[in-house]
Amino acid sequence: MSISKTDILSVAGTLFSEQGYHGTTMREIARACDVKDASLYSHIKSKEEILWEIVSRSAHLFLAGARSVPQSLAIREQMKLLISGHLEVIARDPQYATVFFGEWRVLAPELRNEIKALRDTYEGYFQRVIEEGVRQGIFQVTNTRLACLFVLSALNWTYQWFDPQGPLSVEQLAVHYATFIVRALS
Amino acid sequence: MSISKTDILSVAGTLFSEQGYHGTTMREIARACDVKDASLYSHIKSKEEILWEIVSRSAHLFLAGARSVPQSLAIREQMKLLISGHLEVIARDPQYATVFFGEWRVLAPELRNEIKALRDTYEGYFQRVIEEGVRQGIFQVTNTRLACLFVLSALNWTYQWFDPQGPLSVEQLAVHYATFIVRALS
DNA sequence: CCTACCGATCGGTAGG
DNA sequence: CCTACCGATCGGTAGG
Repeated sequence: MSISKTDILSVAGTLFSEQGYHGTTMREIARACDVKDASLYSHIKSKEEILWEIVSRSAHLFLAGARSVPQSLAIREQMKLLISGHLEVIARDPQYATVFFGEWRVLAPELRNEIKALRDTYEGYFQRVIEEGVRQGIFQVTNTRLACLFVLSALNWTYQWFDPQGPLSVEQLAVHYATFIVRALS
Repeated sequence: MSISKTDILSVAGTLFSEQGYHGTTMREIARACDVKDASLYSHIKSKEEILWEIVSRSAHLFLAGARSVPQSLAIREQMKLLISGHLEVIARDPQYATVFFGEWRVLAPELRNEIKALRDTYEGYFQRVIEEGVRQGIFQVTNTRLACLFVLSALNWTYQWFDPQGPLSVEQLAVHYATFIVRALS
């Protein structure tokens, strides 16, 4: 039986999310893939490459969600779509989201900076919607940067407790979150 | 020159917060304490004990903050004090808060469960204030558990970005956060 | 994808 | 608090 790079990322994502990057060994990943540890290296060149693939893919998923929000929509609708998009990325692959939020700092400086840049771009989408909302008188916020961090804080931490298999669906979660956040900003 | 257990916790807290528990070695901690690595073991019995001390102390600081809120106050005031108390614990020792939020899962099952119990007790304070607020008609929330998680999410993630040395003081942050949260629940 | 292997480093101990 | 040391394990490579 043969494995693929995707298999390795999936298995490693689960282990990293449970034990952390440094708390997981290549031997554990290999065992969970049902191959010998040396065999992993025909698919990836290092342990860090696995982390990089997981983290950068997550970052791009978040960005793709934000980019897909039509700027033609009303501000409140744009905010709702940013919120549901964010929560859906987390809910679709909670293990990857956990690795993304919890382990991206482990990356070497250069790679870490690439992730930071993606994150800053992503935050810009939230920031601009909030600023435009203030301009239109829809939101009442004195410090838009702080409001943006408040919103993203409430969203990011969900990876710690939200269970897509639980009684509450992502869609329901998104509706509740949108209500809270739109109220908080109004 | 002699070191104390407190010195070790402080140094380890900084290193753990920067590199993670598994990403930090006893040799690094010893070096930063300016002693040989074997010398650490006359103050602590294992690496995990260091983590336990940091994490459990943090947990108790959060709890102490919540317990100090007088139940005689108006609900809105109780919520504001819970918020400022939480943010002050994070701001007073950001490294410890980072280790607390980021590394408590690394603890052995029994210790981890002790931390979980403290966290559940802590969350109960927020939950009860929200429920009482709904009962009094001050808050309009259909799912109090979710509202509680929303509030704690917004609060917890602040350890990732708030810098007590920055332009915004903890007190100012707390005022903004209280405004957002009270609005979100109303 | 496997067998065999390696230098480096890990957390921790003995004994003073 | 130090010197000296240890078994175990780490990420990774050679060569097939």
